[in-house]
Amino acid sequence: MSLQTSTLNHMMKTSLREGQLNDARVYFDNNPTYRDVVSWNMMISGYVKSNQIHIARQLFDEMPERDIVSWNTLLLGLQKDKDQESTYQLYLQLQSSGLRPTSYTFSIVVSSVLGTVFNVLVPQFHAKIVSLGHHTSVYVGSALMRGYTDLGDHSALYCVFDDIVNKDMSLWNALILGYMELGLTDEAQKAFNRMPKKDVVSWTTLVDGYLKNNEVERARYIFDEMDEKNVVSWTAMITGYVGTDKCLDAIELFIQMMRLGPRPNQHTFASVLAACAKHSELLTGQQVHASLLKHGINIDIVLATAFVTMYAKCGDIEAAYCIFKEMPGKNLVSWNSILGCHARHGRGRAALDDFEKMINSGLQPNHITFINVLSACAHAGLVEEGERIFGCMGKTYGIQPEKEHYACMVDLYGKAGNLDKAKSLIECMPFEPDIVVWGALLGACGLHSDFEFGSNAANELHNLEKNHPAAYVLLSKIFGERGVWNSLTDLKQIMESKHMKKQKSGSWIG
DNA sequence: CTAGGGTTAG
Repeated sequence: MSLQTSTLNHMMKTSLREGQLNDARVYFDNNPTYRDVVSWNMMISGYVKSNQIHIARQLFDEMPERDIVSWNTLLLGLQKDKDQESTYQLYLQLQSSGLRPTSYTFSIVVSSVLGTVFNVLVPQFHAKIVSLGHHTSVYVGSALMRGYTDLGDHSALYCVFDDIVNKDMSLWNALILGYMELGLTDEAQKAFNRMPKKDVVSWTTLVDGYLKNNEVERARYIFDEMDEKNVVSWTAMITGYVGTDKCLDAIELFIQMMRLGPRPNQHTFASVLAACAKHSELLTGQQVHASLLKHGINIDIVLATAFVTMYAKCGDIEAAYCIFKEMPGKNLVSWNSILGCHARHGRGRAALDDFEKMINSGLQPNHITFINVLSACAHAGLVEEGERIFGCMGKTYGIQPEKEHYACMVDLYGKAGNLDKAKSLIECMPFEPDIVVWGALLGACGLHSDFEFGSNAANELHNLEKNHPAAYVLLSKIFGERGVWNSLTDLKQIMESKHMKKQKSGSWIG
């Protein structure tokens, strides 16, 4: 290596460390004769880190010779870009290039298949990794462990873990996470107890694991035992409460966090807004909004969508639509949220208009999009429009109607008074009707006081789930109108036991 | 010059 090359690389390294990608590029461009493979790799890495994968790829293609770091860096870029197709293609090209893949290579390539259909390749990667002797790497190991967790293979999960001699904390944490995701809470707890050293991530993984397995009490007990809690630990606990419908506990914990915990972040606010939305706590939601502004938290797309959902579910449609309109970038979830808002408030036309706008913006709808649009049509009595959407969802958008979509159509026909059409749709649908479907028909029967259809639907519902509240409510309406009360003596009791707590009032955010 | 762990919206 000439002196000039080492100077060039030093200058580039300094610029990159300061985040000055363009400065590094100027040094690189001005010294074509002194560049070596490391100079090229540094530039590729710089573009990968700033998510400019196209430029990284361009440099990779242009460079006169590539070493394994060049390949690994571009693989990392493609993985970060979630382009698993190209990642795998590049890995195949690497195989025929004659260069030997390293443990870096496998940790990247295995990570790229996680959560995709290519996850089935994990055992083959594993075999290859063992044959090349890379199975002792903690980086490769943690990627493989996540892969086997997704495949539901707990013994392979442990084998990979066991193969690694120098286990670090991340690897132990991956084992706990894997067991928790597979529902093996006892194994997870045992692993936690066996760990030589634990950090806040280990504790949080355990707490979150119990929450995901619906063991809320145990999660809270461990949460209280933690002596080092950070924003992630608090947020995990709050999110866990929301997920198990303990919204008031979630809000209470959030208040406690504001008083004596770490500063909440976007994740925290998104969760507590979800709690407000679920529990229709408009006042609390507004206070959260105010305190978020006070904390100077940046409202990103996720948080803005959480606000739209919260305001929509709490009935403040104006606020919901206002935030939605002002959002700079709207993604699928944002659109689904506003479509759900229209649906809840019976604004069928608005839903159809926004659905069209969403399609025109180039987004691909998913099954939730159609649930929201169809239920908006049902609420607004737009039978023909609903039929048209239902008909095209599979043909035009490749989304096959699921039970929920049929339930929307049953609701649509039912509300419009066309009980025959609703019934024949139930008969020809490719699923066994469930609670939701029968419930929709029952609702329509209640609306139109149809005793015959109604008792049939109620019977079906009763067979599927005893004491379903919807059945009681609607039967009371039908039977009540006909003066048939004797079978409903315990109705009032049931309703009282489901009584919701009243919303607290007053400000609690200082 | 390249790699891994826990928390967000429908």
